[in-house]
Amino acid sequence: MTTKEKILNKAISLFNTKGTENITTRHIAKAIAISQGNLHYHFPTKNVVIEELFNQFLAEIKKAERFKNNSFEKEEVIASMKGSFKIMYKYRFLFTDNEIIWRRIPKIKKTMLALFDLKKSQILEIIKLYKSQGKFRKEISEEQILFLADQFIFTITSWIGALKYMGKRRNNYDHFARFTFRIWLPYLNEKEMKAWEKILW
Amino acid sequence: MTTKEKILNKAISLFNTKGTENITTRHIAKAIAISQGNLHYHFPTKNVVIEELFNQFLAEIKKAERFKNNSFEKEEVIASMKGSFKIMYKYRFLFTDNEIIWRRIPKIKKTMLALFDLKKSQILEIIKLYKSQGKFRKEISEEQILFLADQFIFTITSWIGALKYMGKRRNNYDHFARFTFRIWLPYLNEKEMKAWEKILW
DNA sequence: GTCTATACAGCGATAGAC
DNA sequence: GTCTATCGCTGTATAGAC
Repeated sequence: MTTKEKILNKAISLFNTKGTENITTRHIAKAIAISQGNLHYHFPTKNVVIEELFNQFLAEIKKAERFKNNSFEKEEVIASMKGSFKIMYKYRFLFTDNEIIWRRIPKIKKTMLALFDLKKSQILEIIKLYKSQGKFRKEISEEQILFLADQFIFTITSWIGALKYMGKRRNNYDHFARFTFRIWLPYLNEKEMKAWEKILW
Repeated sequence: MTTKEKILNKAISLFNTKGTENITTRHIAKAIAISQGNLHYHFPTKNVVIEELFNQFLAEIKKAERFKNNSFEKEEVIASMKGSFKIMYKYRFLFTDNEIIWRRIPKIKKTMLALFDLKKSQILEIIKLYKSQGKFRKEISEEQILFLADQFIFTITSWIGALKYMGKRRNNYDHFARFTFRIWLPYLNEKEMKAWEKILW
């Protein structure tokens, strides 16, 4: 492992556990037993370290997407979401400390929001398909359908923060992928609801 | 207005707008034209300023609750939630910067989580009442009901963060109180759903 | 209560030797 | 590439005069 990789890996774990604002270039350097001067040889500023990690995150998210096939089968949709959550969890400081990071590096905020928008449009696609297939209960209004998409993206983008509010047993992305899909259930007709319920519980 | 009050009020607005980690005692003092030494006469440390504001927040939340009557009528439940959101919005740095604050002052984390738990139990009470009154659709499982309570508390505690993910027009607590209750709708039977829909849209 | 002055620690970042 | 040494700055907090 190159020094550069060592720095990035240690930065992830320290940011995740101690908070982005509390970890300095000195801390990272000390944790992998190199000098602070050396760290600054590889990364001119702390912001560059963060940006590099954000780019890694983006690359992994996009790579995960490429392998996803276009099926909307339940199991595959859930598996795909689990995959995304796993990556988000790996880089969770980007979400738990998002305020700090966005204030430091506005470019990251912009790119992240664009990513969320993209995800939202993908979700809307699935919702529309399901609706056209008559899987929703009839009384659900158009407004409520749009709300469902909002609610999905809202939940996905907030889920890491939510780990703190929920019981310890639930602190994993596997649970959370299921949690997210539970949003879905009461919108479905009786038959579809039962089918999802079987998978999710 | 006493100097102490001036400090607290300015601290709220600066924390809300510039971020808790970026605002120092120097900034607050300068903004109200007193010396930093004077500020430290009133508040020994920055943490004490934050704790004082947190206590103010708690007091306001509890006061709002006392005036709430025990009716579970739709309009009153919505109005009550709006009231809570208004207070949360006033002290929004406690939520947007919660990670920073919780890491600085663990006691605040503990108290906040206890507050969330209390809110959750209140919500469960309403849900159970509604269920006993047969307002839910029949196919909703017990697990899904419990999920609904989780989802409510999750949304309420994350809502400030969500303002950043949503369109600009939606940046107000009035909208958000309605948004939160939309979660509710697909769980209800047709008649109840229509009644809520009328109020919320 | 309020001020000025200052101590002290820690941060990001750079210089220069090896 | 890696080190040591150091600069300049900012943050918290305190001392002592008024």
